[in-house]
Amino acid sequence: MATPQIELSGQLPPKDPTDAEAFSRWYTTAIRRSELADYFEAVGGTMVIRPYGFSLWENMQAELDKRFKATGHKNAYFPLFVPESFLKREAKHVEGFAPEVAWVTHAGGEELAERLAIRPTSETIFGHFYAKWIQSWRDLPVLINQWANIVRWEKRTVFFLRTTEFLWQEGHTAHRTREEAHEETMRMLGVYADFAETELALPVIRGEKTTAERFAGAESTFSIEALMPDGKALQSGTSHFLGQNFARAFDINFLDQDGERKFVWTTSWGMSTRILGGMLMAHGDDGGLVLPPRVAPIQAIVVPIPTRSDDEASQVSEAVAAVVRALNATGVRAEADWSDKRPGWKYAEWELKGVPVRVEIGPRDLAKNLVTLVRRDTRAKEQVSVEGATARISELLIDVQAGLFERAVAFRAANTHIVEDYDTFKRIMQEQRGFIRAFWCGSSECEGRIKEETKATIRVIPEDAEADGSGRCVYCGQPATKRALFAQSY
RNA sequence: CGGGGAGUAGCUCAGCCUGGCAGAGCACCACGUUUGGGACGUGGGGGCCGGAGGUUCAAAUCCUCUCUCCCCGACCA
Repeated sequence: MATPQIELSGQLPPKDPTDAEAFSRWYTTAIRRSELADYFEAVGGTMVIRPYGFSLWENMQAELDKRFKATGHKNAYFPLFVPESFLKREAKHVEGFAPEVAWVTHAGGEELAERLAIRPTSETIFGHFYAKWIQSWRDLPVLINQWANIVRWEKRTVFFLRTTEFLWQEGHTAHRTREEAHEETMRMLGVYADFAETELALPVIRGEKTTAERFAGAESTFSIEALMPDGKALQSGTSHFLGQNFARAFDINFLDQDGERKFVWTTSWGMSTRILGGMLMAHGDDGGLVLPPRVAPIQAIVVPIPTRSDDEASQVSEAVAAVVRALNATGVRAEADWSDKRPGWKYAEWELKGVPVRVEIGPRDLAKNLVTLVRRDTRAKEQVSVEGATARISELLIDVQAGLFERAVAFRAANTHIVEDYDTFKRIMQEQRGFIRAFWCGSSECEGRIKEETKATIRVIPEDAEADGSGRCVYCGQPATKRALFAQSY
């Protein structure tokens, strides 16, 4: 995992997205210091998600899961092991995943007759069972999601963004018609986009992947792409239209209403712990994490200010407990920090952990029947009456959520370039990166050359690409009908 | 997998060149004074110096081998 030399005390290194090493240092240190996660040195590239980080994941999971249920999906759990023969059934699929699969070759003290892959994704296992379970058009659609862990043996790993083992959800659906499956693919892409923007305050661009970037075994792949502070793109969720590729490979067929035996049309879609990394990068600052209120494990932290007077101290304690109780009663995730650290230490600590709103309650406030509120994103301080605190904090949480999203949208706007010529393209990619929208003729050759020369890939052909009209390919000058979204990526 | 760097206290590191009691800061524990933006004092606990072999009266330090981790590249949710 990147950057081992981390001071686990004192000042956090500043967040400087223009310096790759400094930025990576900030990111890794902020995550370890805030106790979101720790790396597991004994197995390279793996990490522990600590309680604070897992709570973040659970909040995200709950929101996503709600959206899956609302669109008709049910959860299930499929096995971790995939027999090698399964992976091989779909030629492109195995070709795409083979290099990063971890294999189990021995078990029970013996060498296995057939080695088992630890799932890098589960299309093949779902395919196997769907073939058994689907007989008639009446059995369709099948809409199943699973929350699971996945192993992909990557060469370079980064907390959350790319770890050897990661958590995700994978939806696998089977449909009667091409149109229905395609609709499902787009529906789930929409769910992801809405989730990222509403819950994580992370603006995304949705669109279709090119052939080169397509999921191994898919007919078409769609993704949502977020822009990170260092100008690189993060693929944050994918939805695949698998056509009948897996249906044929696993013989998933049904007898249709017209009496004909047909293959089903399948989709798969996934979002992982990776997007948490994107969210942390996007919103954090020199002081540490800045968590969007909607998924923050603690939305408001109440800090009692110590005093030497016993009378005042008990007043403070009572007020603190009352405020926490009132907040909890209205559904705000609030806690008091009763530890015996000094107030300044607590401020720094909870800012590092990204808690959206801090409440300070001390004798000076209480003498005027006030409490002090500080929002994490702007660090703006204000005082409100004790009675008005709950309502005001709820407002602040909404404001912080909106503020983070607006800031991220503004950043993206400032770092999205409409480019017509290749010299400008190269200069921008070298100097400042960011998103580039440029016409592309559709040839893999131009795409490949651009990647070689600038490290930029086509992230997606944006959904709204038609609106740009037509022009000439930024690389070869041939006629082009759409602008592609280019960026260097994580 | 190729190129570079590093392994010494929980963390960050000094010590190594020139062999001679294993250290500092932070963290941790106790007590006291403190407490509205990362307090201070006193005392304390904590180490197979990554591992193996060698040279030597003596090795964290010199030599050989080995393992691991990190950074930079190619592959990726």
